[in-house]
Amino acid sequence: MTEPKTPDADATKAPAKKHARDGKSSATIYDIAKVAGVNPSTVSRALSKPGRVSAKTQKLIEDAAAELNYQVNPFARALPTGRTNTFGLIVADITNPTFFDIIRGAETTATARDYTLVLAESAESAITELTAARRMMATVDGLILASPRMDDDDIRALARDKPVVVINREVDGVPCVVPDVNKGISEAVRSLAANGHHKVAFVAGPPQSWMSARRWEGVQAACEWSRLDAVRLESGKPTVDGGRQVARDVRASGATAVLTYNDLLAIGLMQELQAAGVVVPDQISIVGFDDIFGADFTTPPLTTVRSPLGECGSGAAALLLDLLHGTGEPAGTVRVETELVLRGSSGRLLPAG
Amino acid sequence: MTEPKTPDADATKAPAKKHARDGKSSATIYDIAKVAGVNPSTVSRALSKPGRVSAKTQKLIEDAAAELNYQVNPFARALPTGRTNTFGLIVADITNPTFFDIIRGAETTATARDYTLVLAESAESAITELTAARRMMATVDGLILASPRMDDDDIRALARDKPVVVINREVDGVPCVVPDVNKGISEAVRSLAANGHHKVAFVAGPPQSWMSARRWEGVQAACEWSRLDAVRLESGKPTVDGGRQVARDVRASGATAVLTYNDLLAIGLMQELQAAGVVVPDQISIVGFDDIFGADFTTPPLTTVRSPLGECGSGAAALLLDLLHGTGEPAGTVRVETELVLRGSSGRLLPAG
DNA sequence: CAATTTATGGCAACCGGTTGACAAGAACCT
DNA sequence: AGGTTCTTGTCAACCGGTTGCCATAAATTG
Repeated sequence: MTEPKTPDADATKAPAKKHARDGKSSATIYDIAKVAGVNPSTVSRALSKPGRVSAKTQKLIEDAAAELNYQVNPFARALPTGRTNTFGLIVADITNPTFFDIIRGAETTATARDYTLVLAESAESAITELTAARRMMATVDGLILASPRMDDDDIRALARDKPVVVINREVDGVPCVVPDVNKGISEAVRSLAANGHHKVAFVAGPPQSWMSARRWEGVQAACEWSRLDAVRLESGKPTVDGGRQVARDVRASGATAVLTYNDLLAIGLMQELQAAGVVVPDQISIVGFDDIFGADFTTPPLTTVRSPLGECGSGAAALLLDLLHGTGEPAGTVRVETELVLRGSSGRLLPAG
Repeated sequence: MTEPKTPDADATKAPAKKHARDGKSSATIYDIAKVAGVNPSTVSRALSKPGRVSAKTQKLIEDAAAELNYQVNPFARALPTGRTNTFGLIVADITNPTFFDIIRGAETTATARDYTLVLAESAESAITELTAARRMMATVDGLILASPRMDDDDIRALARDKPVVVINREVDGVPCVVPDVNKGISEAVRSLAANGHHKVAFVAGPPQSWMSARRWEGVQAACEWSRLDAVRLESGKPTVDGGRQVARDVRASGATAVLTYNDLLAIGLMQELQAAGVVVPDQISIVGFDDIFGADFTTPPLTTVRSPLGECGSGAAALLLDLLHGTGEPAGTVRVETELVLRGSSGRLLPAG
């Protein structure tokens, strides 16, 4: 079964010749039809429409297909049908570890259902993103947008054309998968309050980030509930460097605990504060968001509000599959839970010496 | 395989035709031909064969195309030509940060040349890898294998069909991009020797890993040159956990400096040793490989032999492009330099006591 | 046993570009 | 002007499946 027939023995006269585009390449349904003694269309039906041909013919064709080591030509199939068995996934930044788990989750679920994942990056630019999305639309059955930066309207326009699922943002009329920040944030803020903190700073992410806005709202609400002061600080880029740069503002703010838009900011902030001699968590507590890869490499390891990103990715892929093989029209927003991961970077505030 | 076949095939007659495939969808070259008043084949030539049509007609057609907002149908183009403007990239593990930079490098270079990158994961399994590769071959113009686990022969078989480039491994007859370990390793070992170390342990990676073997050879050679003892230890998985588990063997070995197959092992090892009260680098020096994302999050930050992974990714993509638009047959092995990144986890050995 | 329904395979027209072959017209040469 | 290239656009045949429609054979029914 592994070696049905001798590979291209004579194949090409020239030994180091180019990749035989047509040499032995692949059998077509016409070849199968000839071998099985039926019409090509019958082969097509046998291979894609279960039950449309008699069991006898079915077997005949399947045997012939196996013998010829047949594989459908995806392009030939896609041309008349439009179906490609392919998903697109667009992320803002491939190097941002936040997306790793999303990618993996989506990839796993897609592959399990015999779909292929195509990846593109928007380099954090709304325009690049829209361009990439438009380009992809032609070749995929559905699109997943992770933390998209483009307008709601643009997203809806895309969704009008083919199924689209959004991760980490809520867009009216488009199915979304979003972490529900409240549980994780309230756990974090309660923990901070219990440890004697009174003033909390939130380091915001990119202005266009829907999620950053939600997190800030969540922090405000939780702080109000716990009767803590909450102050918002802006960051440049949501990266380690951005975290370093915001350290000055954090110290100036007088807050004794900081929540940052994401873990990268938290890590950069912690590095810069430690370099300046600030002891974490004795003098200041730091809490990140996402629980990315590497969040526990730091000393102290980072306390963070975990979003189940892998779940988001696979959930989005599953939603897309539902939409395509539509057993109805679910299309709602799926919420996944967040939780506090308590590590060493947050804790009791020591009285200033 | 779970074929997503709908049991009730009568879905076709249901007029609930979402996402109008034909609604406004896209204009064809026939539409353009009509508007411009020429033959479709002329449109095709104008759009793909520069200089084949007169400037006047060219403009006419381009205007019509712009007006109709034309976009080629990739499937229609791929069918007769076989060209898809797509690369496949197969990595062993999407969550392994080693591959992040490779992915990004390949993606960037591919996109810059108007190619799309399709990503697949082999989950560290040679069989899954081969399956994924076979599946991809049908839809891509070329394939990049990053740290492949499959046989040399399987790789060569794939390469006979379409251009294949291998990263992090050398396969006879197949173009490869490999970091040249020697410079980085000898820098590392010289640094260790200069700091008073006499016995060095190398924690190996997966047995099938070509790169692990090269690194061990490099360590042996460098140690011999510097007159240090070198001992090899085995690890389970090349992960943080694997690093933790090998800590016991490391201490038992009596080595005062350790090089690990990759950074993840180094990080896990360092965590476990520190948890046991061992001071890094005073009592033991640790050096990783790759300089992955997060390698500098640790305390002390990890000394590591950097492989320019982004360069590997983009180099592989560039090689593939060369192969495709073949200005000849370069097809050799490309070597990229490694270098020591000296951080805090390695240094002078303090006298015991 | 005739009449009617159903199961099954064949025919042919697509899907949307690409490309070799060819012919009409323009340009160039002696 | 006559003959010879060069340009440039057209024709038509693919690429490899899919699918509506029809014909025939088989099964069901009255």
